[in-house]
Amino acid sequence: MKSRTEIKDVLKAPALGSAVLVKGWVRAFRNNRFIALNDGSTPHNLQVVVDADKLPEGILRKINFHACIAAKGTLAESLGSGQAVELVADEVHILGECNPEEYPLQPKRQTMEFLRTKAHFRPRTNTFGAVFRIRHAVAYAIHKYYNDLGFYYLHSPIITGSDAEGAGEMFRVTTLDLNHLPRTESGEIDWKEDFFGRSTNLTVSGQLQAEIGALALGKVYTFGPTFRAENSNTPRHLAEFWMIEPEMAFYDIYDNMDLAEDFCKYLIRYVLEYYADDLAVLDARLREEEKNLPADKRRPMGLLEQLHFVVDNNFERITYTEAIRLLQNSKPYKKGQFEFPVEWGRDLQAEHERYLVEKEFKKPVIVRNYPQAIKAFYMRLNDPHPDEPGCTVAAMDVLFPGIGEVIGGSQREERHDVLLQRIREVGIPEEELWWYLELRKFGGAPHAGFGLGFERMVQFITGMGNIRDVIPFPRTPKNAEF
RNA sequence: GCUCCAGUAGCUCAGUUGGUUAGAGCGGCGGACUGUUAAUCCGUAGGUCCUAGGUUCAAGUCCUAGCUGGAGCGCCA
Repeated sequence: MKSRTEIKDVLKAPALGSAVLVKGWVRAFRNNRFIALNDGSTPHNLQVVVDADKLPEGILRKINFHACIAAKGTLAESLGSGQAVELVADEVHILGECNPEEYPLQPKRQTMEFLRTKAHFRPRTNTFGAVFRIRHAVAYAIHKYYNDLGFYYLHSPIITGSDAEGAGEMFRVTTLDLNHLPRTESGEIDWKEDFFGRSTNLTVSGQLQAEIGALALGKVYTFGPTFRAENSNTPRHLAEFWMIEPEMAFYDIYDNMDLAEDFCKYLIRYVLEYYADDLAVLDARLREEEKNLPADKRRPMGLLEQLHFVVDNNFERITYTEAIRLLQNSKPYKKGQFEFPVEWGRDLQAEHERYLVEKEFKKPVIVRNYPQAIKAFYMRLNDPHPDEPGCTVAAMDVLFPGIGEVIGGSQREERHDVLLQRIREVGIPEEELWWYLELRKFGGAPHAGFGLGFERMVQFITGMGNIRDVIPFPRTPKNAEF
């Protein structure tokens, strides 16, 4: 039985009257006659019609929810109204039984929280099938986008010896026996005894290595897992997530913003064009979910509407200084409805970003030129500006409705003396960054780049409320099952 | 890490000011059904009320601590 046809292909170009073999998982079995079969190749099911009298003894009761079966028969125009074609089966084989008395999933709506505890079965549901197909689509579109633009895919290391990446708490990597740690004479842990002869961690960002690539290959991007040991408990954070970090020589902050906007739109457009069926499933799911919410909690737009809206409009671009001014003139500010103060020099809080994106502009917003004091050491120092009470750096954040910051990036500081001074100011040991500094000393160039949180983008495109539901096996504080 | 909310049948939930034998829908099981679409109809089984203490004549219900989940915030992508 090698000539299996995928259901996607059966439905795309049905050859009526021809013999077909399909294999998949039972989604429903109605009236001892109609099997809704899904094989993961498409969100749509194929209706398999069986004649109960002609099936071998005992098969009927094994055609259970999520049992795996093979069905051989003839494609025919459907007599029912729910589908165009159906498979009139003359053979049905059970490939994998699924005892409904023990199987945890049921043919009904179940909560995301419950399905999270069944990560080995949840891809079989309509919602997660659609989410994971789209996750694949976005990953593919990322590579296609950068390849078509002449970027090279650079593999940054997963294990890093640098702990100066400055993006948060790190997971330590060690092979030392934790019960018998080697000590130096002064009593500290002797990392020289460890596998790499030094202290190592899982990476929090591939950016610094991407800069090495950009200063040789011109335009590169990384796309790999990153790890943050932050105790973040929100629907937008994971301890293990994937990040895309393009880095381009000769780009300034404005080139960087143009690329970021074009990139976001490309990914959304790609999914709209090639995964409309899966988006329809998710759009319907979201509508259903929103129905149960009070009117003021509902999203202003449906999923498809929102995706088109992002693709069809230019992102709003403002400076941090303008953002502060806007916020100070806003209604919630004047009515004292913001929890956190708004003043130049303080970082924008989630409530402020939400106001700008969801109320003021109602579309994605790119904020640039943040105060130097609240941003990373490697961001390029701007020339003084009369409107700005302090130093700013050429940083940019792309803010999306619902999920907040989806991209963070900057033009990098390429001036050796300015960078060195900054490193000393913030107190990072210079020897940790010797190679990063040498990039400025020998053949340096102006360059810029950004990081896109892969799961946040997938979250936005699929409309899923919790980031844990757009990655197959989420890693979060107190959870590393599966 | 902080704040708030929740934990009752396989799932989703109800359970009144503390009071007799803790309920429903879905799902399961048994049966009916040859055009169903979350099929429908009849019948039926199913509970350590998260854990440990405490208050009380009496705790699913009140108190304390813990565990787990969720939301908001912080950190960020």
